[in-house]
Amino acid sequence: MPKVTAEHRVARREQIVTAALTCVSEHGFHKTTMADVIRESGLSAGAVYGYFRSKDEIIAAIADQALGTVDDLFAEILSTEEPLTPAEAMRRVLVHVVAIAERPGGDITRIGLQAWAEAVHNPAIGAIAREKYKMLRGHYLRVVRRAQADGTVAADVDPEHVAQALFGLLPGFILQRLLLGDVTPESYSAGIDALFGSSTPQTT
Amino acid sequence: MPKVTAEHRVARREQIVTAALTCVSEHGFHKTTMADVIRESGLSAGAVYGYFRSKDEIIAAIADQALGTVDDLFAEILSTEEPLTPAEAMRRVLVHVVAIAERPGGDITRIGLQAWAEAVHNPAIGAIAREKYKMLRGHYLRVVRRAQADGTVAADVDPEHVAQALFGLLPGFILQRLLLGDVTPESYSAGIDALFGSSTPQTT
Amino acid sequence: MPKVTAEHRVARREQIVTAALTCVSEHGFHKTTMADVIRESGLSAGAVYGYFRSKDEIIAAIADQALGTVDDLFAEILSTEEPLTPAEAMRRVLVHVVAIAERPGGDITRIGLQAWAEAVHNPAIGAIAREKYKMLRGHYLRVVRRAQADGTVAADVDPEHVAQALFGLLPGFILQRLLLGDVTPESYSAGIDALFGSSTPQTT
Amino acid sequence: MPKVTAEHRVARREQIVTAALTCVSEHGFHKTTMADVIRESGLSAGAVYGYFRSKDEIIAAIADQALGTVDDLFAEILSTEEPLTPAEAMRRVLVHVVAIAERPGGDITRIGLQAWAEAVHNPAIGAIAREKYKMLRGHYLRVVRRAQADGTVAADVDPEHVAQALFGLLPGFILQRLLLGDVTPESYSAGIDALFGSSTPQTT
DNA sequence: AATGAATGAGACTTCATTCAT
DNA sequence: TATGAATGAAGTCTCATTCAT
Repeated sequence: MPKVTAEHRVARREQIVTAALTCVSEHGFHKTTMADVIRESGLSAGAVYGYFRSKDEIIAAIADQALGTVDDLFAEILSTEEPLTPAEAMRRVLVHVVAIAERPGGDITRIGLQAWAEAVHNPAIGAIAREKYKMLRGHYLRVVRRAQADGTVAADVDPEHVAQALFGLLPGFILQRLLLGDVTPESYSAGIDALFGSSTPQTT
Repeated sequence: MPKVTAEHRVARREQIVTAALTCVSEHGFHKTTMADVIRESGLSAGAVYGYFRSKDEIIAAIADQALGTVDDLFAEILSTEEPLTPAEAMRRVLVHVVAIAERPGGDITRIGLQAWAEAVHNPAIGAIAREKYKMLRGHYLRVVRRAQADGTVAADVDPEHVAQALFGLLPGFILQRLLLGDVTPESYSAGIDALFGSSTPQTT
Repeated sequence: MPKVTAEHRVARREQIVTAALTCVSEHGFHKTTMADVIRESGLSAGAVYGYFRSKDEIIAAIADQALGTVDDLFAEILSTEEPLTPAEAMRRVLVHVVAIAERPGGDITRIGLQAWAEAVHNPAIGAIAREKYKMLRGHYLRVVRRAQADGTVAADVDPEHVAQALFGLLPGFILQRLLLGDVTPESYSAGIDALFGSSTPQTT
Repeated sequence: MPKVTAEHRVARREQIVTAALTCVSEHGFHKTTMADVIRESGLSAGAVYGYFRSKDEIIAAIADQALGTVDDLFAEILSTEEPLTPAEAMRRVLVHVVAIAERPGGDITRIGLQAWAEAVHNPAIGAIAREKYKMLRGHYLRVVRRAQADGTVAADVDPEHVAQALFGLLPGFILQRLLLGDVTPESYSAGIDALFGSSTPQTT
């Protein structure tokens, strides 16, 4: 019965992570207690500890899942064959990020905020965040390269640097949306469009 | 002797906030214990609680001071008389933010990350963050308005939206710098310059 | 297994209350620390807090139990069918109160003293004390009514007032016993008998 | 300057005791902090500690003063030349106790309750309470002796025992007044009168 | 594997008291 | 003597984790 058990384990872990995600999205990593997760998951303390060695391990799993979800999203949006301008790529990402954030079961962008704060002090989360963020930015890198290929973006600039800046627009959107609540994909995209058309002295 | 006392109070509060800032920058809000702050401040438990009613009040003071420092910085850089292109404004901010972050006594941008995560769950921090972030973005708004006045940025776009996007570049820089460590004001600015010159379909 | 669990909870609560009663009887509400109760109960801090939310809740439980014990005693003594003169009722109560007070595990009358002092400032204890004392006095009220019926006590006096005075003899007994140590049920009863036979100008 | 200083000391001590009395009457011995007393007295911490070595010493002074006030009252009421029946003596005491209790600056009977509870555990308060209560009861003893002399009370009963019972009516009055709030000197006296005229089998 | 009562280290906070000025 | 900031021991309570059943 190894296979059944393996599937069972995966299902149980998912059940726990989902419960934890809900709790953490609402109260943050540190005000979420194991008792909260245990209650929300509908399991017993012993059961939860049968699938995760510690609270830190659950936190790592949440961060991994949350950032993984965003990675899947990016892969779907940005790996399309059609050429995307950087601005259009950003716009699509924003629309989908908001859509995912508004799904019931916990705002994934709030988990992101928690992960950022935790990553700086907690090596395990730091490693996960580093890995995932490199992947996320990698998707933008491909967009940038394509844009440089078709002349939308100056070709003599390190594409890594352009990807840094382009990807760098996302945390600011998430933050302003959660904190100030006055940004929308449309407003932010309009601002981006205006900026991207501004006649900036370019590196030649 | 009221004057001495008032000054004394302010000095002691600063002493405590400075100590707390160091601790929090290193370990985060929640892994920083009052014992840490007390030890670092060189005072006794009772003394600290004579100046702050609770740990939460100290956290609020840290957030306020950290974001206030950034506000001062923005005021100095962005309120200049000379016209600044958005890209140039951003570049100057990045340079100074890094300079401040590297000052001994705790990286202020790490406090920022903590504050973002806390603001979502802690109403007191949320209020402070909202207030300060509106001010910060307001500085960019003035830059944008000036840029629209001299034609650097399209005039038919809501300047608030442009400010959202421009200001929105900062969190992404801070995050990538702390998490990935591979962005510098120079690299990020190069990327911004490339993007801002890209021919994006503009709202007409 | 709900039945076992429910019984278990009750048993544990009793275990804690019993331990607390011992401590409080010896040191009073305020000099009894949770550490004392925890040690005396033989449980851990966490276990105790699993059954009572706070020290105040334990104090309330003690007061409730102590005054409840006295109520049971009164019910047994005073609700007899045989007609009791007020003096005889008092005598029996005194004898049994002393008997209970001298049982090992803590003098219940000392808990009473604590409860009196606490009831005035602590609303929770105040509510308990009020409720229980009304019940206790109610038992005397029945004695008085019967005495008025058979002519032992003047019938034209408000029985509530007579119950106030009769019941009012008890705190003075308890207090003198604990404080001065020179009263016994016998001495006090002898005094009562002498007073009750004194020719007082009666309401006619 | 010894005399001025001595008077000064006494005045200051009274000032502190008065402040403490107000606090304790409202919040009890243990919830009254030295900070409360210091604030209420209008002095500084150092000053208060210049007149009292410790909080316990202040508590002792309060208890002493409160019970002393009652003693003065008893002396005035009960040491009159005119013969008083026990019931009449009690009635006069109740009236005056309530009058004193209702004076502004703290209900002295609430201090009494605190003192009873404290006396059992705190040797210093115990000693004061014992001394004062013996004096208080002594006043009743004189009333009883006079009543026995003129035949109002049976002469063959130990007057100490009668004094125990008679004095024993007072705590019950105070307690019911503070706790239940439904007793008055009139209601209680009416009850006493009814009881004292009841035909109790007397020791012959 | 599951349960959930129990554990106990450690967090935050208070407050009686002291002492440099 | 007076001040009041400072002290630090001690108190209440939480919560991640374990283990007997």
